Amino acid sequence: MRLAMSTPSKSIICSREDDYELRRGPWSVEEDDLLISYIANNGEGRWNLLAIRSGLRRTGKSCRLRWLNYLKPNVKRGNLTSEEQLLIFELHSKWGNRWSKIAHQLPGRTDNEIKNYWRTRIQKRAKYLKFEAHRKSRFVEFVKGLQMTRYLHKAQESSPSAMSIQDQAIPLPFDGVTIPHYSSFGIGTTPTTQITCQGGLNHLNQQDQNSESEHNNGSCISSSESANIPYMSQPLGHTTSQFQALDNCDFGICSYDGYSIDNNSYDMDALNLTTTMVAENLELPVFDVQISEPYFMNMDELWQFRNIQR
DNA sequence: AATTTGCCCAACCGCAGTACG
DNA sequence: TCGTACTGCGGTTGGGCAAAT
Repeated sequence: MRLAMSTPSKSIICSREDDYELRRGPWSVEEDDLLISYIANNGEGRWNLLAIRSGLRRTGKSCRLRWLNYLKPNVKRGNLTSEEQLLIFELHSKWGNRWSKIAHQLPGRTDNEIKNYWRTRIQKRAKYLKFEAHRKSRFVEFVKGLQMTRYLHKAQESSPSAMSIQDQAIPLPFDGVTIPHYSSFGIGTTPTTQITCQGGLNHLNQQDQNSESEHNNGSCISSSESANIPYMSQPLGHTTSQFQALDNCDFGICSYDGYSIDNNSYDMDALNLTTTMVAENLELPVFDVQISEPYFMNMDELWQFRNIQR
């Protein structure tokens, strides 16, 4: 039997009690043809019934998956366009791992394809981005500091009653680091809050307690993902034009990228990647946007932080 | 040239929600 | 109302393949 995909030569046959052998593994061309012709004559749906009546020795589930992800006429094959990639990125920052929901915004693309794309390209890219500490640019530091500031600010806003956070400690893997906290997300503002890491603990010295509280948008960090957050080593007061360029760029993801609106997902991979993409858009050297792992706070720690805020 | 490593992606699995008798 | 079947979703696995060693 010819195989439809590039070729795992073996397929698994599962025997059932009634002597009905259920096939698993890669689909053959014959099976594809059978499924296509059956659906052409009878339509989609009732997958279990379809599996039985079509003569395919597959589960209904398997038939459905094969049809939706591969055989359906409008399924697009091939690489994702840059527009699609950006859209995926943006939607993921909004919705998190809602692959099906995201896929609905990309005609012809399947949730499986998008999921695979995200896992292989985006996560790995974000994970392995590295920062050359001696070559970092002010721009990148600014962007990353801004992201951190936004995150902390949002966390603060999301839990106004818990804003005695100066009493709460967040373990960080590095000591003696001070992160300026800007009182607004505007341009060129001066730091009003500092997050100082001492003795492995991160204390928020809250000076600006007057910010208005907003409803909790559900910031959260997926504890299962391996993204990290960078620190900002110094105040960056002369980055106005760069930031304007950042906000004026065409990526909707720039201004509040990575911050989940509705599904409890703050995606730090997205944060890192966004920075990369922005820098690329501005034609900055790639090495300038790479991140140093030793300065990372991992996702478990961020998760802990998020829970503290709640 | 042979072996190892890592990437990519189709397919599978488990679970939750929904429909239906 | 309950139980069962069906459907859809997100996570995971495993094999092919190309690049690296």
